[in-house]
Order: sequence, then structure tokens, then C-alpha cells
Amino acid sequence: MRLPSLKSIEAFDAAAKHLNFTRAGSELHISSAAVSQRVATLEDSLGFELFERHGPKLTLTDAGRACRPVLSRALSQMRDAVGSLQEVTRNPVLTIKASPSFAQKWLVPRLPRFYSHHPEIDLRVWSTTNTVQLQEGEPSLAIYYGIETRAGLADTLAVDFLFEERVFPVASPAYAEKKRLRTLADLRNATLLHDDTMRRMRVFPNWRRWCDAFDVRDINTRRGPRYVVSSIAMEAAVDGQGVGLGRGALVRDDIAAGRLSRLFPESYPLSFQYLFVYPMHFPQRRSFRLFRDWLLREAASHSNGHHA
DNA sequence: GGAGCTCCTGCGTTGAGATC
DNA sequence: GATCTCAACGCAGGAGCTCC
Repeated sequence: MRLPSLKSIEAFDAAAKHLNFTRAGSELHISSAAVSQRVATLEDSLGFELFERHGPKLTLTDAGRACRPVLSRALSQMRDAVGSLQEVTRNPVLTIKASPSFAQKWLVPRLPRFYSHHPEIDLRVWSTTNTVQLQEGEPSLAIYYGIETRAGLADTLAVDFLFEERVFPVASPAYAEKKRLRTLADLRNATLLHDDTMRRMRVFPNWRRWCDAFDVRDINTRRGPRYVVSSIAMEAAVDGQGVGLGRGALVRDDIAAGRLSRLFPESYPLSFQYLFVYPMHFPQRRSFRLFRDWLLREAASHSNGHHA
């Protein structure tokens, strides 16, 4: 039996993902005509049609739908296998996506512990203020917030739960002392620092929701400076500019170092979890297994400390 | 055995035409 | 107008052959 060319399978995978030869061509850096020809070659070789063509509109045939997960998984396995082979002769590289705040305040400060055990592995940390999403077939890892463990994720991606999250007011010790912040009602005397992430992602409580939850009245929760990124809001709090709503993962190190104080025992549980997302077949790579084991240990340690 | 040539195959692009 | 298909063409690489 003669196997179809790898290029034709790659073209089918991209075309099936976009249901559009032009966008598939852009992804593969070839022309749409080349995609069309590669797919036609694959159809010839298989002996059946994978797409129904309605003029410029493409849909998968039943056979195409049946083939897609099988071929997509096979491609992904081959990419991982090639990655594993390359690790034999080169320093392995892992790319991880995370929000800027999480990367800055949680992930990066912990990386020296990983490098101390695995200096041969190079990590690339990639951040965006947009929602961190991992595309199907992408050779990278992601830490993101999810309300449900698998919601919206492709079948080719796997997920590990890292930890849950709570928010609570934080300020620099000097600011807390200066404003005499001892009870929730004392927040009336404070400048409230607003994290716009809370506005962009409805799962985050803002100051109004936080005050409603703990029945804190007579506070203008709209006033105060606003910050696009959570970590900047926390830096403003460290700098003594006001009280911020701190997420546990982002303020824990600052609290431990005495740069921030947790003002009150009241905390608000978030409806999302931190999740680690990766391609289903990544565990074949040694570098990935080492990183994942390390990350899960750090997350467990964070959870234990968090609830202690 | 190696260099050089020819032919074949695979794969890409461009551009025209068809379809919605 | 956007998109797909088809035909024509070019390029690169492999196979086979000949010659030295």
C-alpha cells in the first residue's frame, strides 16, 4: 500500500480546520491553488472525496469528517516525534503562553527553581493582554483561566487543573497604617485601585461586586485609578498608591516579602480555575514531562500555602 | 567510482474562468 | 467580490544511463 504524501495530509488538515483553501494556504505559506491540488491529490489517492464543493463554499463530506481526527492526530504525533528526535541533538525548547500578570507575578519568579534542575531546557514565555488561547495543532503550552475544565477546547488538547483562586484587598503596610485600614468600613478612607482585567473578564469581581458581597456600604466604587494589567495595579498598591483587589496567585510573593499586606480575612472565590493546556501528544517529550511535573508540584505547593 | 547528461515526477506559482 | 478549479509553465530532485 502506498501512503499519501505528508504534504497532502497537512493541506487537508489545514483546509478542514478553516473550511477555506485560501486561509489554509496562508497558514501553510502556499497558494490556495496549491492547497486545492494537494487536497485533490489526497482524494485521488484515497479514492473518495473529503470535501463537498458548493462553488466557493467548502464543507466536509462524511468521509472527510471521519478522516479528520485520525489524520490530525497522526500529524500531531509526527510533529511531536520529530520534536523528540531533535531534542537528542539540540537543547529542547518549550514555549508557554500566559497572561502578562500571571507570567510576571507567579510563573517567572518560580522558573529559577526549574532551571536549577534542568538548565538544558530553554523556556520561551509568551504573553498577551488578550485572552490566552491555545490553537489546535500549535506547538506550545498555555496557562489560562477556565470556568469549566474542557470548555471550548479542541479534542487534541489536554488539560491539567492547577489551582483555584480568591481575591481580597491588599495594600502596602505603610499605606494600611497611614489610612488606619482595620475594618471593611475603613475602605471609605482609601483610594481604590481598579484592575481593568476585571471589566474585560466578567468572571472577575470588581470593587462594586466585592463590596456588595460583604455588605460594605457608602463607598464610591467607581472612583480611583484604573490599570489595564493586573500586575500594574498590584505594583501601584506596592507603591502605596491605594488598595487593590489582589488575586492570590499574583500577590502571594509580595505578601510573603512584606511589600503588601492582606488587609482583611474576607476573600471572594473566583468562578474560574487556573488550567495548564497542552497538545494531547506532548507527553512523549522528555522536556515537556519534566516541565509539567515541576509545574504541578509548584501548583500543589501554591494551593497548600494558599489554604494554610 | 564519479561526473555529466537526460528524462520523469512532484510540487509550486500564475492567470483565466466559473460559481456563488 | 471572494473563492475554487484548471491549465500552463517553471523549478528541484531523483533515477537511469553513458562516458572517462
